[in-house]
Amino acid sequence: MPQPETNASAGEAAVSPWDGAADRIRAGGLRWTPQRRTLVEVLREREGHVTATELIARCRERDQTTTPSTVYRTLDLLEDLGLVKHGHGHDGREEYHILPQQVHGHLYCVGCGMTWEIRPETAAVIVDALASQLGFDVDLSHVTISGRCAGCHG
Amino acid sequence: MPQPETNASAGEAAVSPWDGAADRIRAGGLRWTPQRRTLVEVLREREGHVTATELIARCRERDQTTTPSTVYRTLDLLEDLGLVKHGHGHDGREEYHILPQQVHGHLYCVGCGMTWEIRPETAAVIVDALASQLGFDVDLSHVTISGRCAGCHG
DNA sequence: GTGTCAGCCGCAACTCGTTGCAATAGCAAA
DNA sequence: TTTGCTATTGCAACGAGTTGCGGCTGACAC
Repeated sequence: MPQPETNASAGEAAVSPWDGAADRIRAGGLRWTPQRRTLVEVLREREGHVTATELIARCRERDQTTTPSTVYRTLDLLEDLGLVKHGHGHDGREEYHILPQQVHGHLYCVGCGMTWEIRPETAAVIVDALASQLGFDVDLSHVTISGRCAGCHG
Repeated sequence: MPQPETNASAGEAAVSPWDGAADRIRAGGLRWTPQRRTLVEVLREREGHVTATELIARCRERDQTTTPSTVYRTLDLLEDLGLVKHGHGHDGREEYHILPQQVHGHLYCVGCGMTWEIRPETAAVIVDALASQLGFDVDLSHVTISGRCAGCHG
């Protein structure tokens, strides 16, 4: 009988980048452990950004024995594979971008506490300015820039 | 005989913004304590940026009993007075700008680990882009933007 | 000089994140 | 299925930063 769930190695392209994670990890001589599986399951249910603290909490819901150090180490590994990318919120805390695609940045309003995205077009203006004037190739997504939104200033 | 060291209250303008710190603190109903004096002494000997950890260490050199919580609380107070301004390094750690004057930002090169300043003119391009496109009034000095310098990419 | 009172200090405990180390357990080969 | 190598885990300890609380003390009034 046909198996309901085989994974990416069966010829066709993977449905999600997460499907290939286990194989990619093993391909590097690394190991696919229950702890890593749990974290990947948690991540594939989310989009956008998550704090490390939240990820640890969600892993704990599934597996009480989850320890922070394992989660942080696994996140480093997933970052090497390009599946997540770490950054820092306005207060310097860790934040992970899940499946980072487009170049974008984040703005935090110190007035209302909301977070806004810098769209790729706007990000390009900033990246170009620093490239042409200083020769610097910046990664806008690594930090959250603070300021005041239109509704909170003036 | 003329006194060699009187302070700002003697009619003429203060030589340094630090000279008025004690009076400004007291004027707000707050207190000028030995711990605050020590931190101000440490700060007035430095320029540019310092990490909180370094400030704590330097205060400890003068007064073994200095505790971190007092230093952090005093830094918050000095920030309210505009004498320092906190930000975050590339790794999210606290960094204090001493006597912040010009609008400038910081770049960190993930290749060589060096830190560079974004000059006011370049900063203006970025601030203007976000103001005109998103109505956001950003504070570039709050975080350190990561990237690769001219020598480390390409 | 003395008293009063609220602001401040130091402590202890906590959160977030990192690291060294001994023990466990993937996974591939036999 | 068993063996053996080593990547990975969990622990414990640490560094950075924050917070609540009881006691101390600066600053003002008398």
